[in-house]
Amino acid sequence: MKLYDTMAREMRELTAEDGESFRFYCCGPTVYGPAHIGNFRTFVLQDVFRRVLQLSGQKTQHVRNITDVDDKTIRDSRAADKSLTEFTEAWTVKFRADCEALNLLAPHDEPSAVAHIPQQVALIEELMEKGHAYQSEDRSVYFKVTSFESYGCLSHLDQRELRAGGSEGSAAVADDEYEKDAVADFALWKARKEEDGENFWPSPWGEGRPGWHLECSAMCREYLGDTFDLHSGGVDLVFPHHENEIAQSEAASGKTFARHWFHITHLMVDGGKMSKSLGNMYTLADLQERGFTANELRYVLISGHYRHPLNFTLQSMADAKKALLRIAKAGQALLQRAGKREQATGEGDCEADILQHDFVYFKSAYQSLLQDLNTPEALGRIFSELRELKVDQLRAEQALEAWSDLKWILLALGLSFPQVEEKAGVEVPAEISELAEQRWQAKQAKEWAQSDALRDKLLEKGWEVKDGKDGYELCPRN
RNA sequence: GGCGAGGUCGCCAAGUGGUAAGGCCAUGGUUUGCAAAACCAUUAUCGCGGGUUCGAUUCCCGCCCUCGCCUCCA
Repeated sequence: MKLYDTMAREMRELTAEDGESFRFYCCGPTVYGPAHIGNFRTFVLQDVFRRVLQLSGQKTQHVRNITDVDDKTIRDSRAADKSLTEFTEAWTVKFRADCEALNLLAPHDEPSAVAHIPQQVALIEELMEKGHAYQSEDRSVYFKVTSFESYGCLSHLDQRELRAGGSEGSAAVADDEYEKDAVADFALWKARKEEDGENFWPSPWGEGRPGWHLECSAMCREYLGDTFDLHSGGVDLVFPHHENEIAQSEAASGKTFARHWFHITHLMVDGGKMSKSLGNMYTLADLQERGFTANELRYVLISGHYRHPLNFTLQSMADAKKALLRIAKAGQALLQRAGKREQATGEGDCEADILQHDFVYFKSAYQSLLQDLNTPEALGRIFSELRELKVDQLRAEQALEAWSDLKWILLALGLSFPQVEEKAGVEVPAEISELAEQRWQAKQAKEWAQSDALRDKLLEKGWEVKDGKDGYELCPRN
């Protein structure tokens, strides 16, 4: 599998360093509220990435952390008058539920930052010993950026630019300046402050809490060792988060940190940045309230290439619903041709251990995925191939194989078949179903005028009748 | 100012040095008593101006516009 590497700025063939398992780390959510669909773009792409690797025969070890101690979790837990643990656990549970709904494979390890304070303290001690860290007057411990020569190599910023800070010359920068030796230096350990409440831990430098960047470095090391195969996150993490992780980890270990960097570009909403103040920040629950499914969201999130901005709109959710339904119907047609009666259910595969598969049908779609995870091209090729298949000319065993491969390629994308009969949840009033039944009888008797009159009547009452081969269905109009 | 991404059919979105996938919508058709569904078909010369080339949407230069990051946001 080939994937673009942020550090090298080129496509690289992925390999497992140990020849056995492809070990990778994804920066997980900060659990202080519901994750939004932008967060999930990243997690969904990481999930497709893992699926494709596994289908290609590569074992994986997937680690994704939970950030449960930082400014926001502390601030909001105190505002909610809850303990940090109580607060973050509730949001972690919610996050996992969303992940499951979105059919994300559970990571092999999902470490929490709070549970790894000793490892973080140990890492700081090592950095102190090696002269990469210092404690300032405010009792916090900082990483000395000038002590790490290749600082900036991931984001391709040089140190001169880093010193300059933003063009706006923000107040925050000026504020911190006297505490740190250099503006670019970042906190490894934050000294206890009044507003931290009960949330502090002991350390050789006094009570306090770990810096955000440090959490990931320590957990990477704990679960994957000094060097591992790939590190991933949203583009906004390139700088400073990942840059700082590299500095901390490599300064401590003297070894290469991550061998490959995989960053997912941001999701846009209605052409602009998603933000709470604009009211365009959606969560999975928001979309479900509007009648969309997690599966449909997943489709939308993979409908653009991960390195391009993807413009999310509610219209694209509606488009996805239709597109998925078409795939489902095509699947049913294949199944029917194969003479099978298996249901095309919406069963997820969260627990499934994906194994290697050789494609006969939908191979080109699979190849799109092997080539820099081109999910939109893969989707396009699935539709093209479905059209070219000419189902009614297939032999039963061909149809069965095509059906099976269709399931496999959807498994790679993590999509499930939507329920073809999705009206199940709609309550039909007795009056309506009675009218509909009368109409059906009239139609069976070929009393067209009567039948059509009844259909119009139903339409007036807001119900549309759609006839099938040997039955009809009712759906509410809008 | 620095770094980066992008401007492709009404909307969403791939791709390529040789005249542009796919989804949604629309239109026409097959089928159906009529609808629906299904199936088939049709719809773009790729932001603007130069350059390189036999040939560029795809490479180079300039310009315009959008968006992201630049100290803790996936």
